[in-house]
Formats: sequence, C-alpha cells, structure tokens
Amino acid sequence: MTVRTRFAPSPTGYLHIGGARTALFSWLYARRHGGVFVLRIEDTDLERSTKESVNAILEGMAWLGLEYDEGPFYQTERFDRYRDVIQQLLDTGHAYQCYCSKEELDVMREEQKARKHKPRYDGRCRHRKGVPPKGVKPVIRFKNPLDGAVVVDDLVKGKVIIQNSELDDLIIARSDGTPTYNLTVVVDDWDMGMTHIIRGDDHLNNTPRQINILQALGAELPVYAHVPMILGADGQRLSKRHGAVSVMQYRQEGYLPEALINYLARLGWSHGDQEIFSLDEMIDLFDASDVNKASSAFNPEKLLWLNQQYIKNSKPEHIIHHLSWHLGQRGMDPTRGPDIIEVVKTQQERAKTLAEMADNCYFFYKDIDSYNEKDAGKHMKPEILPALETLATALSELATWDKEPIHDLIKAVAEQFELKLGKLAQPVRVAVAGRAMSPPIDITLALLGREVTLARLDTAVKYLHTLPAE
RNA sequence: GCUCCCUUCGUCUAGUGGCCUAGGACGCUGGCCUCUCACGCCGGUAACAGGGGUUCGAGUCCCCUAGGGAGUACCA
Repeated sequence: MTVRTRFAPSPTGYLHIGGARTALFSWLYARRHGGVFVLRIEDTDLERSTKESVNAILEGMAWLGLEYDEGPFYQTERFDRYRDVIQQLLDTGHAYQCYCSKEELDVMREEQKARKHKPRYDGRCRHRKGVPPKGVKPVIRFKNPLDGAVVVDDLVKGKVIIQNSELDDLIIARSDGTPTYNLTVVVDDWDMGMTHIIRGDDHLNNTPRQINILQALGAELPVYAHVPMILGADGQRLSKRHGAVSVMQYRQEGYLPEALINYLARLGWSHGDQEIFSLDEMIDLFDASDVNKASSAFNPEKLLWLNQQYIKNSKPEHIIHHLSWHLGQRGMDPTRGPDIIEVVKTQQERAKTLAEMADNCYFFYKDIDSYNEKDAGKHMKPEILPALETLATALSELATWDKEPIHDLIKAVAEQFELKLGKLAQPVRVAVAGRAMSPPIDITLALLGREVTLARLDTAVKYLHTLPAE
C-alpha cells in the first residue's frame, strides 16, 4: 500500500509557521515511506478565502521546498461530489433534515449550559413527523451513533477513546446546500485515498465525528497523527504579536529555508542529541510516532543560531543564490566589485542572517559617503595621519596586491611607528569600510582592490586634515 | 461548565524501572584565542508541577490534585 498524506490549509491568510510544520511532517512522512504528498486547498468558506492567500501558501511551500505530488485540489470545485455524498447519506438513513431555527437552538444550548451540561444538539428533528414547516430551508445533519465509543489509535497521542454519547448530530450541509468542513474533509480524504492524516491536534476533537461519517460511508479508516501546536516564545498561542509568524517573513529577515525547516523539524521531534539534520537525514529518520505529545514554544534565538550554522557551513554558491535577493533590495550589484564568492567566504562566519550579511557586504559594492560617527570618533584621530600616509604610499608601490604582502606591509608600518597592529588596522578599517567592523584588514584590502583602497585612504587623509589638532 | 489532550533546566529536548548525584542544544555567563566584528575552544548556571501509591528500587507504572491547551458554530 502506498502511503498518501496531505496538507490541507484553508486560504484565509499567509502560510504561518505552525501550518508549515504540519506540512513538513506530512511531507517527511510521505517521503520517508516513498509515498505521495497531496496539497488540498480547503476554500469552502467563501467569505474568508482569497486567491491572494492561495498564492501566499503556494509561495511559502515553494520557498521551503515542500513540493507536492498531486494537487492543488480545490474544494470549491468539488461541490457536486459533496452533494452526491450528502444525498447518499440521506438515502441510507445516515442523515436527516433539520428545521430547527437558530433561535430555537440558542435556547436549547442556554438551557444545557444552565444545567452545566455540554451544549449539543439533542436530535429533536431526527423523528420530526408530518409536513415540514413552510418557508424554512433545512440543514442536513449527520446521524451520529447513539451509543458505543470511537477509538482513535493516534500515532502521536496514543489511544484516544470518545463516547458517542458525547457527540451530537453535526451539520453536514448548510441551509443553502453548501457542505461544511467535517463533511468535506471526510469525503476528500476518502476520495483522495489518504492513508495517513497528519494534522494539528486542534483537530483531535473532530476526529471521532469524522470517523463516524467515514464508517457510515463504508470507507476504510486512515491512520491519524495529531501533532501538537506551536506556541509563541511566551508560551501563549502563536499570533502576530510574537513577531514573524509568516514563513515568507523569514525569507525577508534573511533566513535560509533549510534552517527554518531544520528548526521546525526539531520542534517536537528529535533524534537523540542531534541538532542539525540535512533533508535526507530527516527523511531517513523521521517517524510520526517519535513526535512529542506536548506543544512547544517557538524560540527565535535557537532558529537564529541554526541559521548561522547553515550560513557558516553552506557552499558560497548556495548562499549567493539566496543572498542576491537581499543585495538587490539594497541596490547592490555584485558584478560591479570584488568577486562575490570571495566576499561571501569572508562573511560566512560573521553573519547570522543573509540580511546582516548583505549589510556587511555593502562597502564592497557601494561607495561610502560617511563614517560611522562613533567608530570615527574613536579611531580617526590626527595622530594617526603620518602612519596612514606612509601606509598609503607603501601600498601604492606594493608589487603584488595580495593578502600576504598587504599584511606584511601593514605590520611593518605599524612597527615603524611603534603602534600595535590594531592601532593602525582600525583607522584603516574605518577608512575603507566606513565602520570599525569588517573581515580581517588584509583580506578586506585585497578584495577591495588597490584603486578603491587608495582612493578611500586618500579621502580619510583629507578628512583627518580637517580635524583640529589636539 | 462539560469532553478530550498535555506537564523534565528560561526555551527545544534525551530519557520506555536500576547505566540518572538526570545528558545534549539555544540563551545567559567566566576564561582562552584575537587587527575589529565574528568563528572556535575550555568552564559555569539551571529541570523531573505537587501529593499519594506499586516496587528491593520511579523522571520512567497507577491514582488524585493543580496548571496549561483544544473543542463545545449553518468557521476551518
């Protein structure tokens, strides 16, 4: 039997990290078992579903690399099928029309609550006799079994038993004839041959009702795995006030998709002490039954650390693939300046995000029109002028513009003026980078090239001359 | 209220009755390295929600309590 899993978001917003993780687990499970991963868009809520949301979800999944084998299927295109199933349920006596008004139901629920009971439909229309009331469009309710219990053998939660007496006759078709969620998922999962339903544990309560419908339909039951939800860093339900919740926002902030994937996988799932997993390793090791039962809090610091690990250990070419978007955002053209591969190599150990890396690369590709005020105040002092001028002259005469000779030269000039290396390197750094932060000074100059280096040193010398002597 | 789910360092987790005076990771922190920023390396901090059982022995099994979450819609 081929394993078939699905991700079934409703398009009412962007792809958020909670959804992304259940999608990831579904995807991993399918890949692990050589199965099929299906994408289904649950857009039966016409009011809240939008085309933009569909695109946002598709975009997010594409960026994460969660490719699907079938779909996307849209529930709005399957209304005929749902109608048929509802009719079938009606014909076989598993469903009935209910003429209760909203007001009537509200009264009933209030009474139940007053008696400290669980509010639920009491099935009064099951046996409604005589002519239906005129002008009232009925809803269709599923006839839930009255006794017995439903047992869900959940891959994550274990055995969960719910008494049928706790369940009521849920509405499967609205008065306008459109199907509701619990009916459409069941029909779709059945039609699409889903063998494993991996979804958020907020659906655990729906599962017994869905199983009952499945059974009324004579369908084979899938295996369920209800994965816990992701909480915000404060342990509360994830929402916008926790910062980035949209997957695409992480791209903007400079995260590598594989870092996010790795982080999401490790949230609620683990394999011994291992923290970093390649996609192949995850596919090889992932099992739904190893997923933790408790929900976990999203920890931005750890994600940042993981991102840094990935940046440090990835091939420069791969980084550039994702970095170029950030460079473009800042108006930088990596073809006009030092070899971007060499620049990235110097940055892999000094940037936690691609956004930070792009900022760090700025002075390699753009002219600097000012110095960082604080750094200049600290390092750009008139007394460094002689050394700086000597260095500039020496650099202009240097035979080969390369890291080692540049390093030797700076060291020699520093010694000549009885300065520690840092005392000379820092002013040079501010002069060429605009701030007291850059890769090692010899590498920085080597990459920048002789022309740019000398021009910026010249600018610095002129700037120093404008300062009042102490 | 009712039903269901959950509970190991601040956070993510290891742990399936003795290997646990509870291990790893992030964070925080002391030090080393150092031309800046970083990387790296060595060290430190900190947890079995509480209470009862079962057992020679419990983080691990059972029960209760507390706390957290979900559902309880003509939303999904």
